[in-house]
Amino acid sequence: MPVDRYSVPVGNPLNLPFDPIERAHENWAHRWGPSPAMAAVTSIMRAQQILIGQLDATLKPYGLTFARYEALVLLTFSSTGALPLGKIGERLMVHPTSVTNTIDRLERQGFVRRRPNPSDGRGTLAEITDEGREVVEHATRDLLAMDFGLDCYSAEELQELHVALRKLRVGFGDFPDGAGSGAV
Amino acid sequence: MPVDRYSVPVGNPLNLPFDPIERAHENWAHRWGPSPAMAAVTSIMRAQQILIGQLDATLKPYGLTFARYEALVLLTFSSTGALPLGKIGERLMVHPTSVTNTIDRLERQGFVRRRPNPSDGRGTLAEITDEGREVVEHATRDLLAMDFGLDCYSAEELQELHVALRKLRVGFGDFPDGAGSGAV
DNA sequence: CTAATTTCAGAGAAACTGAAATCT
DNA sequence: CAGATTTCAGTTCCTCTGAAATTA
Repeated sequence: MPVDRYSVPVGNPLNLPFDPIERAHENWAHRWGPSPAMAAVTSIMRAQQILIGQLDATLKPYGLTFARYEALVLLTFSSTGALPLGKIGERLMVHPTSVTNTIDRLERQGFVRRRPNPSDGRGTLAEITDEGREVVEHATRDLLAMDFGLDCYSAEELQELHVALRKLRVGFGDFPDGAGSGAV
Repeated sequence: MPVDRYSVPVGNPLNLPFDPIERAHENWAHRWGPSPAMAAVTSIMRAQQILIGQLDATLKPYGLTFARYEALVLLTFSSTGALPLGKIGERLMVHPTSVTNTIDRLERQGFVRRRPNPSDGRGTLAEITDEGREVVEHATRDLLAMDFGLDCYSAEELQELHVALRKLRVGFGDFPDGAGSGAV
């Protein structure tokens, strides 16, 4: 009985008898020469695809996506439970219009409410509600239980991955090398 | 003169004085305890975001996205320059309706044409055109020149990344462990 | 005045669901 | 007939552009 890969091909395992990325790289090497970068970039793409699928599936019962979950978590980290939308976009590395969109949805869901920023008349604060705090706690428990989709790795391996990818972010210019997390 | 991060915040460097992922993880650890998985997953998300931005920007002059480029490359690997749409979806790990969409666009661009599958009346072949072959060559040169956005890594580091992420794909069930690229 | 903050309208890309047509 | 291949219509999500309103 063949697995129906096509009903959920991206969100579900491929179940191929061979590694499609390895195969692609062999063909690639045959034509343009070996390119570890090509192999690595394809691996990262697929890894992200797998992870976002797992995370969103875990969060679906709560009506959340990983992006919206991250926004809620960020708000719980704030001492007042509220942040200007611009700050949210900066921390979550998303476009201002995406923040507006994300907060729109969270507001409709009752997990967040908008308030004018008292210290800047131009701005708007997103403030997490009690319902928002509650859903974060539940969702977090579930995410921790599935280890964010990374349960096949040891803590050391995860740390190595994190360190390895930091180099990419520094190289791209996200933040200066050697920067701790402390703001200037 | 402050950098206008907000005009292109995702496709461009963040230019923060601190590492936002490190910061998020510190806050996280404070509340729920350290989670290397949470740090790693966020790193992978941002890495993918950076890379896809770089790749798509490189391919933009050719009217291609990385997804469409990958489809074209796959077709050049085929001895006849043609493949059934289903096979394309399988190899590129994308949804059948996404394949239809991708081939639609490539066809409109003149890089691909549809033909009925002679060996299966149900199916359709996507066949790369001469224009398609040409654009692949040019685009590939440009991608190799920018090292797929991974020029900050050595060949060994890229290999390590690739190997490290293969474990995730095997764990998810993309293909059996130890599988070479040879089809069964 | 310039610059920052947010929103809005509209576009593009990809993923998905569910259903249909066609053929094996 | 059941099953496979592809397409279509429609939804969601995220990203981005360009413009506008508001205020610092």
